[in-house]
Amino acid sequence: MRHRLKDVAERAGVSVKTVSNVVNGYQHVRADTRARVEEAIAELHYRPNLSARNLRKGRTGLIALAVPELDTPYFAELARHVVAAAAEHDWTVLIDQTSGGSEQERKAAGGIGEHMIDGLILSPLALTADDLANLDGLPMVLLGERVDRGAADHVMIDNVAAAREITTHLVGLGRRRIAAIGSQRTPEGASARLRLAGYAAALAEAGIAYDDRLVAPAPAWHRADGAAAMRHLLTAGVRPDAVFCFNDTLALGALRALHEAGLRVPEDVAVTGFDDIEDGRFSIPTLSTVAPDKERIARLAVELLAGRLTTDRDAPPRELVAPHRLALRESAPLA
Amino acid sequence: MRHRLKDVAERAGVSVKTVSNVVNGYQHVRADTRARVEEAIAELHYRPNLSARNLRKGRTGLIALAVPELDTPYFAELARHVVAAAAEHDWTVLIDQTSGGSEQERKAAGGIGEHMIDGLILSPLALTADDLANLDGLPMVLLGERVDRGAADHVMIDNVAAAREITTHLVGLGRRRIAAIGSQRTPEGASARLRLAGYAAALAEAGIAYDDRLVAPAPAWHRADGAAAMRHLLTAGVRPDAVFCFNDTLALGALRALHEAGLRVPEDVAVTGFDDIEDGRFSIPTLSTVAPDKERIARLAVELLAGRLTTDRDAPPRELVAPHRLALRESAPLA
DNA sequence: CCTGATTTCTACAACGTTGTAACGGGTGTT
DNA sequence: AACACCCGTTACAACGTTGTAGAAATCAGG
Repeated sequence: MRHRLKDVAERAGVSVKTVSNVVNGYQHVRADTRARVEEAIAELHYRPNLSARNLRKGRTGLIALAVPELDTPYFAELARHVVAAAAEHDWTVLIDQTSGGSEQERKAAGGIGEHMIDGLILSPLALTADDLANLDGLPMVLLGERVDRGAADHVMIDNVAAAREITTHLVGLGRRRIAAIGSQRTPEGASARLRLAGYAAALAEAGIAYDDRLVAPAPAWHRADGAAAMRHLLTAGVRPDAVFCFNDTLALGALRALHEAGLRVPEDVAVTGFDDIEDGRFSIPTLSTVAPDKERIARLAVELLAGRLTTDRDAPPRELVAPHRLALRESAPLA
Repeated sequence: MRHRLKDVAERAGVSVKTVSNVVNGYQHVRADTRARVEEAIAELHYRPNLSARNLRKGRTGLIALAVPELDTPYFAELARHVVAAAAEHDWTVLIDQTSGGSEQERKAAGGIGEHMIDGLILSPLALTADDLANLDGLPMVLLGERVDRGAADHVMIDNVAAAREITTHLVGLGRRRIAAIGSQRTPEGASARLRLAGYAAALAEAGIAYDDRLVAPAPAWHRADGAAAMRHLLTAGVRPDAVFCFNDTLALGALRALHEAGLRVPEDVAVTGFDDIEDGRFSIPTLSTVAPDKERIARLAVELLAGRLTTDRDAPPRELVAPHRLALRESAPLA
């Protein structure tokens, strides 16, 4: 029931290649031939076999987006933007979940089955520079923290600056015992280290001593981890008057823990997050956060990939910084 | 820098087909030949070209999951389960965003480029029975409301029963002015109609008159729509003492609007949702909701598809109902 | 050491598409 | 009228893989 170029060609009384030319919008086809072919295509419901086309052309029109978790709002929102940006280049996006495992990430980077995708946008957690070095060929754009200087194209935001800005905002609200939630000592914790550095820098600027006990680790950055870390801070007796959470889901968990402890936000404890996910615009209270320009991140990533796929296959890797801004809402309001 | 079977064959001093046999784990290969070939594969970093393999085999190992929105938590969570279930069948999942447009859905159903995917799991909003009838060939499983009796394999939950159960729960809490948020009169609103029917049935069972003014429509089922609908109900002066929202994001929006209006949940107004998304376990208050077994839904869908791809290509379409349960939390607690 | 069965391996063709080269017929230029 | 040129079309080969059929090597039993 599936038809091939050959079937269409026979029906239209032309050669296979002429049908191919019509399908591909090749210019030099006489109007009446084109019409006849198109009629035959419609009658047979012909659809090109992309596997064959890909084999012949050496490209698949497919790019992959590999993220640690699909059901993390930040990545879901990012994925939407990537899909939209890729569509403008006539690419279909294959979304892959790596679970942050280095094995999975290497597999994704290895090509999800070589030759199946033209390029990869990877948001790495566990991938090391060595892993990247072993990957010859597949054009790749990394999102988030730098794995290693100049290993591949890269799109990021200025994590240190952003963390510093929002911490400074908390300082501006008169808070002095500002906690941080989300620190990680594992190699995967590159974002955590940068955000912690920004936090520390802001404190130093304000002349506030850095207090280790106010910094709570979080194994993952989920709501449950945020809640647990917040509870830990509250029972440890360090009495924070503000909390900078390293992402929004941590912050939502922290809000929950504060609520359960009977503390008011922002009166007793101001809370800030990072990522500007949809949830934070409707939580109670709404969440002050760092808002990376996700749309821009996605667009830059796709365009870097596009560049690598066309002209500059061997150009030196580029690093682009996407803008961010502070979205100040109820949990740590403007003043 | 990319190598083919031929390169490996030359290096190992065997035929191309023997290398293919090794790659595919074919039995009758002598141990020492196998070793020699594997060595050559490793040295050349050989990776099979899947486009070629797919062309030859007629299958791609790729299935698509088409959902209306990626950044809707319900679909994101569902996607994760589908990816996991598909992995057990050695399938890679191509996730496609249809935006709920019938054009996009038809395109997805049409194959995302024919021959590129072996099958499709589609969560349709706008697709009609006619659309489906026009799709010859591509094995497909539908999620959610039935488009038309017996048009394709189908996995669903019992929406009417679930809506009735949670409404009855609200009745059991002594609520009598129970509002509903999320009704839709468009053709896309199949879920809305079923959930509304369950709501109405529960009211009838309890001897409560159905009051039109307590039923608020929502163009989409996002947080903003839930908040708007809730505000509308509050200003309309119908004074509900409970709200059944047709999904969780609507409910989170409603919680927000109630908070802004200074009403307490659940004391003044009890709130329930539908979907059991992660957010609802950490919101303030936590959300009582219908919890469909997403893991089961995903598994059933993948298995239906697997069946269709192997044995029963032309078996009559099957309909499977996945279980659900009530997850009762603070917004409408157990008693 | 021969015969026949079995294991191991190979040559060839095919999957459906598109790039290349080439062809015939028309058009315009000299 | 001869020529070059362009347009529309075609035949053929190739992309890298695997199924088929069968050849070559190995083994078992007498």
